[in-house]
Amino acid sequence: MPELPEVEAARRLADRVLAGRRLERVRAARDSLVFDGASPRSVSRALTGRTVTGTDRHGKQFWLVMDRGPCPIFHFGMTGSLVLLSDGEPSPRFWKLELRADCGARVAIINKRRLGRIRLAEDPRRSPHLSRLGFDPYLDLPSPRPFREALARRKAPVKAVLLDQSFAAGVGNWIADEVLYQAGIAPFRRACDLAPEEIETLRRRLRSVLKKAVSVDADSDRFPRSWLFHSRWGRVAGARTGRGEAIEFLTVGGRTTAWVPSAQE
DNA sequence: CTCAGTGTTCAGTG
DNA sequence: TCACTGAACACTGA
Repeated sequence: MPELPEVEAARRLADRVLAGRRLERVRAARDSLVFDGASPRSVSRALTGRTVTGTDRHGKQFWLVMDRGPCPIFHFGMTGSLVLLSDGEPSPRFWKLELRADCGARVAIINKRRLGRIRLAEDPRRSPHLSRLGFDPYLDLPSPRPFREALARRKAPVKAVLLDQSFAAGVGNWIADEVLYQAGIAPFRRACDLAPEEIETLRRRLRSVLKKAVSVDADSDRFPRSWLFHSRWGRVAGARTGRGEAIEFLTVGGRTTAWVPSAQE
């Protein structure tokens, strides 16, 4: 589930539970892939006893801001999430990092397929994995002109550009498909060929889809029934939207792409 | 058994 | 050097 809205929901949960709290106990799993080479002991030692002063996010990366020392930066990959643990509950399956705050609250980062990463950085925004990201479309959506100009420079399919994290950080596969569907733009069209009005519609849909998804804590059951989201999964032949429109599947930008030919051109 | 998959990175190409 | 593409990565579940 981890695109911008899901990550923002995780950040808010972490903020609610951990902000202002001292980390009393920190356990890191033995997983040098997810920890990018760092040992469980070094991670635990760097965080134990520190106080979480806040949280922050850019695109699909979020982190805990610490009173001193390095901040843990989380990236969920395809299958990561943050879960709240109740008192005495055993560590969940696929847990990678477990934090217990001084108030007793427990939180775990889990990751089933290990494509996510947990890294430590003194200054997250300057760390190499964040410094190359483009604008965060929820926090800092460019105004119409710079947005249009940025797209006009790109020859790749518009969907591939939306997925490019150095363009817009946080847009993933379902958001790109959703926004293009709602904007009435076919995913394979080159970004530089779009008309100015199409680009502005795209920009507005990007804003509204993110705003709505974040406002319901990324709980997809609460996404509007009109969204393509509800019928795009599984690559089912003959799939239709809630409005009865036929859905087609293609590969664009290396990803499975759901689109509605009768509504997108 | 095979394959797709909500993500990123890196090698190869033009 | 740049923009872009496609494969690789890891592993579960259909």
